[in-house]
Amino acid sequence: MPIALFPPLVLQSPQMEKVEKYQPSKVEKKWQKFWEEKKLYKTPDKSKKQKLFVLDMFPYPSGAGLHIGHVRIYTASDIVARYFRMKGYNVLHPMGWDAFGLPAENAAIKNKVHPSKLVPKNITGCKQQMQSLGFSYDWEREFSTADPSYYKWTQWLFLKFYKQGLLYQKKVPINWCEHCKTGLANEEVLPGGIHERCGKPVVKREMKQWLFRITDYADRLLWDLDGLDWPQSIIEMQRNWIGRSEGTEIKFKIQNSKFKVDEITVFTTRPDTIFGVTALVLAPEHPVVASLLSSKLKVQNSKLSEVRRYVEQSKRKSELERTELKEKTGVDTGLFAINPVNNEKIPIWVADYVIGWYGGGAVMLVPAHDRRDYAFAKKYNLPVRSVISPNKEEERLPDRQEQAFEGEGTLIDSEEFSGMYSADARQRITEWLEKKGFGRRAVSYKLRDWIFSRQRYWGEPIPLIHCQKCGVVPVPEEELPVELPYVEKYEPTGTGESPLAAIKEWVEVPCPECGKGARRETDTMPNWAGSCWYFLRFADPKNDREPFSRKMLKRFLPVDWYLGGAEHAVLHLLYSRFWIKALCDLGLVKFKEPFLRLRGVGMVQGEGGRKMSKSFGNIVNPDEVIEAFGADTLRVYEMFMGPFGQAINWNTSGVEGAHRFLKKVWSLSSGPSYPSGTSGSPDSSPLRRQLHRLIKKVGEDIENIKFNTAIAAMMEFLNFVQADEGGMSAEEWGIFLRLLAPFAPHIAEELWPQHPNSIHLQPWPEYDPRLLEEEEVTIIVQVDGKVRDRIKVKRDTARADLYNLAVRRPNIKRFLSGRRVKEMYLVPNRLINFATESKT
RNA sequence: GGGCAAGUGGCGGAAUUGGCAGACGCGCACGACUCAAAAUCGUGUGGUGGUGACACCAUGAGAGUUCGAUUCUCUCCUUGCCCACCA
Repeated sequence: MPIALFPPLVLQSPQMEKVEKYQPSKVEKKWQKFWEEKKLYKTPDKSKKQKLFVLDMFPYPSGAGLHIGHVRIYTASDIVARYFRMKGYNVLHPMGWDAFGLPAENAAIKNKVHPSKLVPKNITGCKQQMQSLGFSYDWEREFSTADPSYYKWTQWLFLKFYKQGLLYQKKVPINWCEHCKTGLANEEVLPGGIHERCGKPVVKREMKQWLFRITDYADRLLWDLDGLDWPQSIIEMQRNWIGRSEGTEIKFKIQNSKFKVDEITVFTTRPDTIFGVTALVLAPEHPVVASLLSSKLKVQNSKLSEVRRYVEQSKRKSELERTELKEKTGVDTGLFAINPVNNEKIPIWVADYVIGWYGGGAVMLVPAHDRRDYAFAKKYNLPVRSVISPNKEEERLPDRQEQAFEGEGTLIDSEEFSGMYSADARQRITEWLEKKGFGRRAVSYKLRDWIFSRQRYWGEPIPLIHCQKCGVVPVPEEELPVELPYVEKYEPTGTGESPLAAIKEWVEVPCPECGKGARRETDTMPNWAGSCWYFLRFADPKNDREPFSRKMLKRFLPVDWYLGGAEHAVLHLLYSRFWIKALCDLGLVKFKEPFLRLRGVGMVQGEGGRKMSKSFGNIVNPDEVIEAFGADTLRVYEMFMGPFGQAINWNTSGVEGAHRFLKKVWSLSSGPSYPSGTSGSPDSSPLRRQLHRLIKKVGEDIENIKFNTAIAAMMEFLNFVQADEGGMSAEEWGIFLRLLAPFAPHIAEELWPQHPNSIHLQPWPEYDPRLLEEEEVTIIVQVDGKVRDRIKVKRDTARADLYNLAVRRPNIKRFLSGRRVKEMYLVPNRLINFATESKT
């Protein structure tokens, strides 16, 4: 540890020194240049210090520049990075650009500028803004996901996953955005069937797509959430999205089946209600429905045309229409199934309230114990059979049941299982089914495989080749990257193929295996691909032999602090976790979770709590705030306005308040209260004690992401200094400046007296635990829990002395008169409380 | 319907192994400086009563535990976010 020396300063008398006004614009530019020239924030690859990886969710380089909300995140992480750097850590704090994907491409189309020209321009703009805010990034590690030297490795990793069998191509009904003319992942569709990027409706379209087997990792993605220091809400969202539920799969034989498939498997969490089944209901997408309709066998069934009409109708419905309809509809197929527990013949229906992809796309209808089934049964006059009694005894519900009973209870009319309680019956019935070969314990997930193909131009080309003879052949490693070719017409086609498909000379290549004519895969990857592993690349950004070396990963990964918006709760944060787990299985990384500690930022809304948007005209531009008040003010303001995780409303007079604070700091550096006490205050002066408490408070608050109270404490300290007669010594002033440095790096640097040694390379001040408490304390005196007086005493005054002091105080006497003190409670150095028994 | 988070002055917010409710900031009022304004500095600022010392009320509502509850427990209300015909 370098020793911070505080040589006696050569002081100018206040009269001689012309007090210069605080001019952030002058001060800030000067130091930004200085930091850049000195490469102050460069992270050495090799260091004896302990590593700490502090990362922001990297932004898409927008033409509009940084939003004031970005500034909030980046300031927070910058404070953390600067603090730990001063604490002696080798901090990795990089920045890069999530440049591929829809937002960039849509902006390019709108502005009629090719994305390959627009993106670099926007990056320059955003980077300039970041630099004008004084963020301490190591810019030598910067890259964009659209750099061929980066996406070469994204493709390389894709091929690793492909060879591992984690990717497959399948014709599936997918979410198709008609506005963006591309397929989407389920995670990209908002409630109500809206595309999360453009806000336009999504329709179903059957297409051949590449899918990632993320569902193979469902359990691990779920269980490993337990070990993470993440906001509870985000953990819950991921749990919810994975949607694991345990239940039983039950096979129902189809009576006299003439199809290949002769049974229907349903998934249920309530096998205890199986004696209440009065029908099976299939989703319109269910294979048995398809078999029935395409069957050339003469099915003696007059209802066939009705089924066909119904299935076609529901195909035409959008996701929205299908989920929003209150009224359930369905149609009887005329087929029958056999309930394995009692051999009862039950009708098979088709209804689109049953979801095709979940739990096998078939449910057993138990109208008495499921409200949806109940509604359906009532509408189509299917029988309602009650088999669970809410009471302990086997008591029948009233015959004319008004609604489904969905709770647990005692089984009735369930043959040998009657009298059992639901939980017990579930187990016994499942065991019985298993023994007879009709079922088994099963787990069902809401999570579906990740659709990875996009029919858009601006993304990583999928490095695969389709050969008539050899099938799908990976592009050989030495031919990577498969560069995205330049085309004039990059707009989405809407044909279901990306614009790349039109570039004949690019698409047609010899097969790497047989050499005959073959075609490149023309779909591109989603923008999530690049962001799934960018944090690994920061450890080793210039490596041209591999995506990252094991050595460098070991030095910097995993990410210790990850800061960003909660809008990525199930997108980026789930996908990245999946990639890391898959890479771990491939032996490429040695850890199972990428982000150990995550903190989500709250939104910055417009004045009055309205969302900032162009249409309200209430967007705050960071550049304008910096121009008017300086970057330090903007930083302090955004950190001071409220807890980091909570939404805040922009407030211009609040910005002025933050500015006033910095002006006060500025004036103190030359004002009368400094440096009159150059000889140093006595070790135990009140100011010194106050300062040591501040050191503790600010450090702890930064580590707990409580920047608002850290700043409040600094303001409080300045108020104390102003009221204090002694003034600060040069040493004390130096300590204060170092506490301020992570928050307002420019002004702290400017006022720091020991240049050219930057304040940001100084050690973080340490506090003396002995100075944390005052020698004199104020004791609260309570009677029956109500404050009646305060007495000032020396620390650790004995109980008896306190008692004697307290009972002599007039107000206490008053409240104790006529009452008997039952007990006296003492909290050392804080309070005493007399509990009385009043005479009644 | 399910899950999560929250509810404190005029406003943003502070206070947690249960111990001074309202730190800090904004706003407002008054004062100083000024011809004046801005800036700056000082004083005050939850409500009610009182000249005052003080007292009573007050952390969404109601109950409970406790010497003592913004903090713990229960019931209810409200708001925000996420998920939702998930069998």
